[in-house]
Order: sequence, then structure tokens, then C-alpha cells
Amino acid sequence: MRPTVHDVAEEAGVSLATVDRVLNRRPGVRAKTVACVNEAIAKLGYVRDISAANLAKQRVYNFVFIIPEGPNSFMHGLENELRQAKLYSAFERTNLDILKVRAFDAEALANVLEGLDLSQVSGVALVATESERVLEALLRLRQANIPVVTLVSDVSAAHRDHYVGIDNVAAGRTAASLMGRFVGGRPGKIALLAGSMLVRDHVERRVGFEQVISAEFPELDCLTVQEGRDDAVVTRAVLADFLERERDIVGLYSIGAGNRGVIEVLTSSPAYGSIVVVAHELTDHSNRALREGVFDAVINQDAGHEVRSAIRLLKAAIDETPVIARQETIRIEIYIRDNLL
Amino acid sequence: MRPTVHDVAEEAGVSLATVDRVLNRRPGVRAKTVACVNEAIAKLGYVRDISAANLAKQRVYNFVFIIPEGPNSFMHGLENELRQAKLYSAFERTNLDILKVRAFDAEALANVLEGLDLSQVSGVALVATESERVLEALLRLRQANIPVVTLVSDVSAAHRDHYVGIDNVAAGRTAASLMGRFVGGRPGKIALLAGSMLVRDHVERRVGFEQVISAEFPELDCLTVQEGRDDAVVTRAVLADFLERERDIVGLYSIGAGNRGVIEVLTSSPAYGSIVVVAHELTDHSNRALREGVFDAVINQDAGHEVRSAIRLLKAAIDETPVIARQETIRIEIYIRDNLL
DNA sequence: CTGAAAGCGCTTACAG
DNA sequence: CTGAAAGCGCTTACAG
Repeated sequence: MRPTVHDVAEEAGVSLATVDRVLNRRPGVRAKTVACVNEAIAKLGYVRDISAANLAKQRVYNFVFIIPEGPNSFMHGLENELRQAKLYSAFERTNLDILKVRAFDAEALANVLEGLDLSQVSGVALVATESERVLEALLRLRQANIPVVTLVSDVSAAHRDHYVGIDNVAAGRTAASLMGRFVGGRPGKIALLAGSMLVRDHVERRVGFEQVISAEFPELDCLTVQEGRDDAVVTRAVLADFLERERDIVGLYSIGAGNRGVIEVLTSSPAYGSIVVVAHELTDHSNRALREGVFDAVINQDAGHEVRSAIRLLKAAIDETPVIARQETIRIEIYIRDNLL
Repeated sequence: MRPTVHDVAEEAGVSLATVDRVLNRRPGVRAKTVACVNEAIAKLGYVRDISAANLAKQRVYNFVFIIPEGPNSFMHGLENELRQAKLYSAFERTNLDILKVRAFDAEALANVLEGLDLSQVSGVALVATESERVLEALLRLRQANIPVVTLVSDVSAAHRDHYVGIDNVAAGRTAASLMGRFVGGRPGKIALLAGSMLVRDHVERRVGFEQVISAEFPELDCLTVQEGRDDAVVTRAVLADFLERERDIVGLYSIGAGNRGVIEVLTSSPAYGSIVVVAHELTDHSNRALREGVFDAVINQDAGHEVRSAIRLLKAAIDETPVIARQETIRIEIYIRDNLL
């Protein structure tokens, strides 16, 4: 049988209440008594039963998720996964609050963070847009012992407990390797289309992409990045215009969201049929584009995995339980037509 | 506040014990009383707190995992993940027993299954080798209400509760698409190397692979499958011999394990440097081969994910809790040099 | 600084 | 067929 608090109390010759105080590092216990209890714990190999503790505490985890609003399919997918997780949260003593702020708007994000009632919040996960005020607001949370997890888009490591998302430089490199090999030696130009060059993840993907193209596929030339603001309508206009002006385009790397716009342009003229297309994020649109051969590869991060991982990490931080690193590593997933879910 | 058994008891005008009987579908309650309690449950929207129930029951999940022994790196990886999971099992009221049987030996597997003490086992996960006796043994488990999950390699659906693994036909198709595109239009022959054509997953991968090659890459020709018994030493001999005999080989699809042998042969002669290689399962060996350009792509299934998924599924079957389907779907992962973990 | 007793939401003998 | 009481492993006022 696993030892319990009773065994520890007996071994240490103290009461349950004192064992509990030591276990939870509550003040008001003589140093000598603390040592005594800790010895008993070590001797018996005692491990606390967290569900029993949570039951007694009537613990409820109140987690706040802050995500961007707007016409971005990937973010919609993320929100959808959050709603899914909410359904199961009844079984897990977890409350999820979903807050939305304007995309790429650091001021709005800071306002929300500053408005949080710290006494009501046990943990925060956010898709970060970096700014001084945002970083300060995060610091305030952490000083109040509220764990913070960044989702999809990171801030500097000192301001959060964990980052849940992919290495975007590596994602860009992956896109480039696929692009180079799929183009298959034909020389030509590569069009780059991002949401905004003010967002860290898009910048990083581009860096990774150009690294590999210039190092390993000298026959390919990356053109200036076009920005579609992660909006299908803007994207369509920008890309249509661009493809008409440029010659010899053999590949398109769509760095951000707005895939619907990309697809509309590419299917608008048979001339674009031979362009190799690598895009990001598996959504209904990109899934279909892969099936129909409009896209050749999609780099994805699993939004469901990210949501569940963020929840586990916040809980683990609160319960001070260990984390399985590999389970919390978000993969750079490659999808082609044949391995779609 | 969430309603508890007390609220239900009061609402239904019965005692806690009776509520519990109804909740757990124990016999010896008047139909009328059952209905009454169920009404109260519905009215209050009561959901049972499973950790409290497990605490009261002192429930321990005893899970048996049966995996093949032998020199197969992927299976070693699986075993390693199981040992990892064992470390965390203290926190989860879970005991994991790992049993090993000779690979591809249905008789040995049946013996182990038949030898299980059903009163000591709450759930079984196994890498299946199919045979009449194995199927009968599985049926016996399920008749005793012990959930069964197949891992990596499946049996017919009627004999298990869940399959945790990938769709191997789709995996083969994925390998073929990558192969075809990476070869890039050069005509030539493709060498196929499997562990054994008696194992379902290898057969299925081959089927998927040949489907796509013949339909979409007519310039490529699949040669007869060679068998290396998932053993690096055998594999090396078979492959070395084969590559010396055959001409015009532009690609190699390694369907099974034994990657170490494949790598040794391929690096033994510069003549093999231009062969496009697609293999299965990310291990230390294949990881390195990707980094060094010996392999071009590796199709993987995440052993850690599979182990955790099997545990969750067995638990959910016992607790009768819902399952998040997407979380339990094992991905056909594609790795190239750039998206390695 | 420390302890005895009650309670978290369930289940389990035992009695009737 | 049904219920009162004790208990699972922890925590929480309250008293001293």
C-alpha cells in the first residue's frame, strides 16, 4: 500500500495538520518539526495524492485564454478546440474563460491583461503580441503566482512559464526543403506571402525559408514578401495583383493565414496550375486544397494539442507536478494529400 | 455549485446508498426507485466526480501491455515510452505491467493472453499478431469485461475495443507520394524492403505504396519485396545482395524496421548516394540518417502518444467516460531533416 | 507553534 | 429492497 498522510504523521510523531502544513509549505511550524516531517516523508517514499487533495480543497482551476478575433481560420480552429475543451472541463474541475482581442493589437491585449481580477484567475494562456505594456502585465501576473503560458506566438522567455507552439524558423526551413524538392530542379522565382512582417512567427518562418532556399536551391529566387494581413479578401487582392506582374514564378510560400484568398487566386487561371504551393495551418480550406492538388504541402501545428497542452502545463505549474516534456512538444506537422486526417 | 450525490438523494427522497446503487447499475433496486433517482439526476444535471469515486473505491488500474521482444528499434522505443509512463503512474493510480513475447509468434502471444489472471487485470494493450487462438483469448478477456486495445498492429474490429496506431495503407501512400516527388521525374526502379509479408501492417503499407506509384508515377517501377525480418543484420545482407544485382534503382522504400542495416549498406558505396530513401519510424538511427542526408523522409507514428493514448482509452472504457477522438488519433507523421524534434 | 474533529464527494460493508 | 455510518486521502477552521 502507498503511504498516506497518516503514516507520515505517525512516523514523524506529529498530527495530520502539521504534516499538511509542511506538505504545503505553510508558515508557523518549527524548523525542527519541518525537518522531522520531511525525514518521515523521505523515509516512507510518500507521494501526495493530488486528486484527494483537490477534493478536500474543493479546488477549481480558473483558466483564462486570450486569443485574437478576426477572420483567421486557424484562430477559429483554436477557439473551436477551446470550446471542445470546455465541454470536458466539467470532469476536470476546470473552468475555461475565452477572451478575444483584436489581432495584432498589443494595446488591446494589455488592457485585457491589466483588467484581470487576479483573485479569480488561476492561470492565463495567451496568443501574444509583444509590447512593453504587455510584458509588464505578464510580470504582474507572475508576481501574483499565476502561471502564464504563451500560445502559438511567444514573448521573451522571462515573461512566461512555457511556450506552447512550434519553432517557426524550423517550420520555415521545413517549408523550403519541401518547396525545393517539389519544384525539382526547375529554375525560377518563389513568391512569399505573409500576414504581417510585424508578427514574430511570420518573420521567423521567412528567415528559415530563405536560409534553406539560398543555401541549397540556388536555382530558386525568393521575391519580396507580400502582406495579406491574414485576411482572405486582402490576400486575394494582393496576390492576384502580384502574380500578374511577376514572371517565372514556380513556387508560392504562404507564410500566414488567408488561405482561402490564396486558393481563389490560384484556381482562377490554369496558368497557375504548375506553381508549387506550400502553406501553413490545416483548415477546411487548406485541407480541400491539398485534396484537389491546389496545395502541395501544408505545415501544421495541432490546435487541439496546443489547447490541451496549455491546460496541462498550467495545472502542473499550480500543482507542482512534473511535466512529460515530449507530450508537451508541439510538432511541426507536414501534411500532403495522403496523410490527411 | 455542482450537484452531489447528497443533492440527488434528497431530490429523489432516498439514501446515498441507493443513489450509489443506481449510479453504478448495481442490482437489487426497485425499478420505480431507479426511475426516481434517474429523474433526480437528470433534473439536477448531476455528473459524477470520478476522482472522488476512485478515492472511495481505492481503485487501482492494473494494465498489462504485451509487446514483441527482439532487435527492433521501434519496439524498443515503445518499451522505453512504457517505462516512462510507469514512472508517472504513481500519480495516476495506474500499474503498468510490461510483458514481452517473441515477435511474429502468435502461439507465444496466445499463451501469454491465456495465462492472464483475469481477477488481477483491469485492461490489456497488445501489439497483435493475429491467429485463431489469439482472437479467442481476446474474446475471453472482453467477456470478462476487460477492455482490450491493439497497439501498432491491429486485429479484426470485433475482437478489441480500440486500435491505437496508424492507417498503414495511407502511410504507404504517403511514402509513395514523397518518393515520386523527390525522385523528380527521373525514370527508374524502386526497391521495396519489408520485415515480413506475414505482418498486416507491412502488407498494407506496400499496397498503399504501389497504388500511388502505379497510378501517378508511371516512370517508376516497383521491384519484388525483399524481407529483412525487422532485423538489422538480416536486412543488411539481403539489401546489399539485392542492390548489387539490380540496375537503375532510383528509390528505396524501407517498409519495416531494421533501419540500421539499411543505413550501413547505403553508406557503403558512393554509388548509392543518389538513391531516394523513404523509411518508417523515427529512431536514433533514422534520425541520424535524416540529418546526414542518407534518408530523405521518415514516416513515423509517435510511440509516446500511442502509449498514453492506450492508457487513456483503457481508463475511459473502465470509467465509462467520453473520449476526445482527435486526441486519440495517431498521426501519420512525416519527418524530413528540418522538422526533426 | 500544534492538534482533534469535521468535511470534500463518493463507496462499502452491515443491519434491517 | 433500503438506509445509517464509517472510510478513502487529503485540508480546514477552530481551539489551545
